[in-house]
Amino acid sequence: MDARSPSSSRQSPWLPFESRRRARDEKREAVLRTAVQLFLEQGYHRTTLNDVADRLNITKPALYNYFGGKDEILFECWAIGNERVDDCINEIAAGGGTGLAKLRKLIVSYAEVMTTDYGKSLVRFDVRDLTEHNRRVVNTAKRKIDRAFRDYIAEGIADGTIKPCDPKLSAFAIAGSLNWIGHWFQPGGPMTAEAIAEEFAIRLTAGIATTSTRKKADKPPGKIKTSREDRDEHHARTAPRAAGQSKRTRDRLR
Amino acid sequence: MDARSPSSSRQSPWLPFESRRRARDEKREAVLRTAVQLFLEQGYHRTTLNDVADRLNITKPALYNYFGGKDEILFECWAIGNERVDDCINEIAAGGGTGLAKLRKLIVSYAEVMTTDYGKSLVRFDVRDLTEHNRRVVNTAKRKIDRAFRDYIAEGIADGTIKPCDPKLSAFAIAGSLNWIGHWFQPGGPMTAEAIAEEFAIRLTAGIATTSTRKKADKPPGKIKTSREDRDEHHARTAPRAAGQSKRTRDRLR
DNA sequence: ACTATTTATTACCTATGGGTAATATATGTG
DNA sequence: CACATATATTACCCATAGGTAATAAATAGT
Repeated sequence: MDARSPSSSRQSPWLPFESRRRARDEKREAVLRTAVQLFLEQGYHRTTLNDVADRLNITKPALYNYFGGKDEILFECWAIGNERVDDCINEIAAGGGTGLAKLRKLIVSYAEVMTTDYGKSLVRFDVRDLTEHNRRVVNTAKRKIDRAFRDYIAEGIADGTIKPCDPKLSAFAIAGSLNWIGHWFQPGGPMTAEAIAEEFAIRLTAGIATTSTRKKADKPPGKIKTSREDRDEHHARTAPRAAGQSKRTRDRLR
Repeated sequence: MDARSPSSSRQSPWLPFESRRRARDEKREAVLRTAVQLFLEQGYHRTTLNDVADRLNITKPALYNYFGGKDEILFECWAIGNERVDDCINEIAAGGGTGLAKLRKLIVSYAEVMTTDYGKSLVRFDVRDLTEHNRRVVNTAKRKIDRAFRDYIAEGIADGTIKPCDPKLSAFAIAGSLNWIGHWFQPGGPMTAEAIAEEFAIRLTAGIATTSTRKKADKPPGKIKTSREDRDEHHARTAPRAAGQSKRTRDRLR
């Protein structure tokens, strides 16, 4: 759709040196999309802002129209991934179900997020590259996720769907398996993200569930999420910024 | 033992600027011990060679008497951790037992290594910081570890101690949980490394073992390792170098 | 004690890359 | 069309940190 310019290279809204329109947010997102790819490919420290700019057909200083610095770009990438996980947690919390059912939903959602670029950000990026402030934001968010796992396990133990166990340790074990997905998963492999997510939901709870195994009381007719329409990329978010905005240049604009 | 010098600061063989003797290898190891600590504390890229040297009461160029460069230090740290895991794998391979028993032994050993500094190196350091050559060495070693997990699972399925499942995916799930230990474990917590290792060995196999749960046919009287005498630090290794030796200065010496 | 070798130190060099200033080019508005 | 605004570009700056050269201080051997 939208066959406009003579140049054919997709992916960058800045066509080699011609028509440049499109909204600001769309460009912001293009920067993040490119940045997260490069950060994952080469690692944050080995990726220069010139690398990012080059791949977008612009120059380094242009990036500063959208971000205050390299670390802020890193933070925003992380923020998108976190937002996705956070949405899942909130949806699960809103819906009902047993502790085990909620835990499985969380595993499925979290596993799927882990197979996306922004999801990988959550486990492949180093918090210590962020500013003091953003680091705190990240740590708070991580605690929330950890809390969700532990709470659902505790709920499951309380309602009898999960065998008595140490919620903390079990949460670590489960989260570890899921986080690891962010390190090995590559689209195009033998299994789809959804298949892996489903499989993990069963496997990771097989040891602690009271109801022996395989599909049971989870998935009540009105399914909660699972489908996920906006596959990867794009995410709207025009207003909900305001979180990052670290140090440096930020006053001279606006 | 060995109350010699007036200065009391332990940890560094280079006492503030006085008696300097001791063998070369002991100093080499002191460098690695300090480096791995700093790399874990601050991250590889945020740690400068001056940081390492300072903590040892020496200056940066002195490090080059023992290592060819920063990345070589990183590699050696990794190598020590890998050596420990490799020893475990070889011992397990030498001993007998069912597939499940071997898998559990591997989980226990691997988990324990993951709680040490050098063990953490295996999962916290980025392979891309190494030279092409060393990167290949690391990748080969990682494949061997992955192989061990998969093979024992496959053996277990064959001998009936493990339920039919996809060895690859199960290995990823288990390894993920274990690798995650390297990210959250801190000595001094409520659980000891050994307790965590034992717990994980049970938990991570509970879902796939055929023999319902809890201790069973594992641990045949003649126990294999588990005790581990040389707790942390030190590791002898005087000869078995020769692996690293990347690019740069290496000719001018010797 | 004299010499050779090892192992430090001081003083540099230099590439890299994040960030900035000054300026140009679109874009859109009255 | 002129003017304001947003958004690029070119040309810099400069701190950092890995690495090296020249040299001094230990240590060992004879």
